[in-house]
Amino acid sequence: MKNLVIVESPTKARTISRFLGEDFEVIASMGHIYDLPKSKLGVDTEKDFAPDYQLLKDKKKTIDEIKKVSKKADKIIMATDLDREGEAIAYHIAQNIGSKDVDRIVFHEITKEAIEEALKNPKKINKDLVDAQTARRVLDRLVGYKLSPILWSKVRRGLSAGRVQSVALRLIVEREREIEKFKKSPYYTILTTLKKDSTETIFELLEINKEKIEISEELDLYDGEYKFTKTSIEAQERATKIEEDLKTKDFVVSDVTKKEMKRTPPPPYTTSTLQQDGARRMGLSGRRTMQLAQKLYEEGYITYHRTDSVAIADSARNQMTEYVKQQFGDKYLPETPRFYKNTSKNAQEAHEAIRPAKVSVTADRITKDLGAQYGKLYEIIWRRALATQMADAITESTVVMVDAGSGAYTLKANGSVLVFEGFLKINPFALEDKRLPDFVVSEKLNYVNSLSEFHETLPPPRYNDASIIKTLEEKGIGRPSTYATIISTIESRGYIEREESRFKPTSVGIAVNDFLVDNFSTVDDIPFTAEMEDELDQIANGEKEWVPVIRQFYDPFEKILDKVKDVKRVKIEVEQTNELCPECKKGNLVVRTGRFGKFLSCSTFPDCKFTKPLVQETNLLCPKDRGKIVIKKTKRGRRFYGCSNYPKCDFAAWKLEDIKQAAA
DNA sequence: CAGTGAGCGAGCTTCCGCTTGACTT
Repeated sequence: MKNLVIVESPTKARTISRFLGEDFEVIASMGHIYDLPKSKLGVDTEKDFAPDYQLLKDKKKTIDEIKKVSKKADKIIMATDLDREGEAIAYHIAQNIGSKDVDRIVFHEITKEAIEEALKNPKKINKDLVDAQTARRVLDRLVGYKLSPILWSKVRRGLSAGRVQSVALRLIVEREREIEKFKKSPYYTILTTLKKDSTETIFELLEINKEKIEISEELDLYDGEYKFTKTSIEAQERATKIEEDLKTKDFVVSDVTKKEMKRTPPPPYTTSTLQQDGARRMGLSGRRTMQLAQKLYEEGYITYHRTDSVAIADSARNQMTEYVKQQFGDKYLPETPRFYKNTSKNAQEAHEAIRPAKVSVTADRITKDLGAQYGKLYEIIWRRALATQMADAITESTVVMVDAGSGAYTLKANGSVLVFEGFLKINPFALEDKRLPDFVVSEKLNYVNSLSEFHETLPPPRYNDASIIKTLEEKGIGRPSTYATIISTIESRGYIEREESRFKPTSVGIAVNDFLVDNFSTVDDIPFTAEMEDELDQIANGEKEWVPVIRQFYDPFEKILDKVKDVKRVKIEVEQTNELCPECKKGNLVVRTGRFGKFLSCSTFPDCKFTKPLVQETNLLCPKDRGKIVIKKTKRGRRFYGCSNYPKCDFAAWKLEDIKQAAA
């Protein structure tokens, strides 16, 4: 007799199977097996929001196999992830195979010890946690399937809204508005070069008559809490005058402060931070990063790649400590092993952090095995993880203050020298040594020159893959398995466009957002998500029932839905061109967006029905009639190349090489 | 692999979160 163990992923199944041996058969469910029907609401709002869960078509084979094995099995053990989605998967499977008496085990890391320990303390499925998942699913369906049809009738067919995507869109639109209303303001900094013996050092002007010039612009660290304090040197005239005045002063060192600073390694990667660095350091989209990581995971090179945990398994920590000791020596070990705690909201920590499965496997091997891009991604994972078990870096920073003209001006220079590299040995940051001469208090320095530099305050930057994912995670919107798809969704709906890999809302995106904010501000915001998450936790803890929670949301929501039916249709702004319509010669051509992307049409539509495709040209010529080759998209969104003289010429190809070949 | 927008009003679009594999680049 065997025991049947059920998990989500086939890779997890393989690993666990190795640990457990002959008496256990491990089967993967491949994620959820039940879901609401796609073609209708599937929630009975009249009958306590009863969900119409159905077996997913592609799960039929899997569930048949589970059923078959379960009949002969001694015990059925659910070992799905320990969060609410995992609990629901376990519950749905138990329900489907008609087995009430199943064991439930949970573990935080996939190691032999952790699983054996869990097997000793089997529990039952936690219905409260399952209820929390039901509430989450029903809520998302109600919001998505009630709001989207309103957009079809008030804005345009095929559009969508949802608890997560609409908040993401709102962030992007609101950032654009901040940028639009931002007023640049000019300011000047004054740099003075002074000489000690033959060494020159650049000092920055800090105070005038002991009053501080405030310049604080931390745009690189922008996180929605953007702050800017104006400097007192705004006019060029004044800057030039100060610059001149400095020439006549005596310069005396007034203070020298030295401080040792520690720098600790950042925590190991989660899905969110990996995607951020994939974008920042390799220029990858969230989607691409996940594709590469999936392969690394399947090949057994890294731990699970959809996680919000920064925890590291004890065995892995020991392995890394041993590796650091051997490769770099005891000096590079931290005083005590490092443990990391989650800081992000709503972390459910069903898995470990993303780390190499074996620290002894280096990036070279991955590059040989899978290719350079895989090798590079593995390398940043490896470095980040290993660095967590290395010593702090130590720098000595020096601040030197100089007095000019007995209190008229105060100047400052900073220096920093790396004393001990520690973890930076393998996880280097841009950290430049800036060594200052050994200044002594009250020594005199010689004037070399003084220069004022012009600056302008900058608006906050548009979001990119990295910063939007970071923001979403911080606000508790979306899950590791969905960060990449959130962006794909709002992009494929035509709500946002990429401009130099940063997100800019389109006219449709702005229209949809404003419509939702104006009419559904109670759903389309971050406090709603946060409150709902708290309530879901209360359901999971058994403090609340799920149906009243949903009802409390739905009743007022339904009233708003009803009221909005009378709101008038939203007009989307169209982009004008200078081209006169070649057919009626009355209107100009405008850029409209249809089902297949952008196209040009006459502004007098429906009087004139002229249309013309808006296409991106290539520098190739059509092999048939020498027309220009342009880039087009199929109905399914696939890219292909066609002749600009279509429909007169019907030449088309999938690849650029095919055209070159056809030409030759 | 070749069309789009408005409205007429057939039948259709749509959510979030869990997972891989079958497609293609």
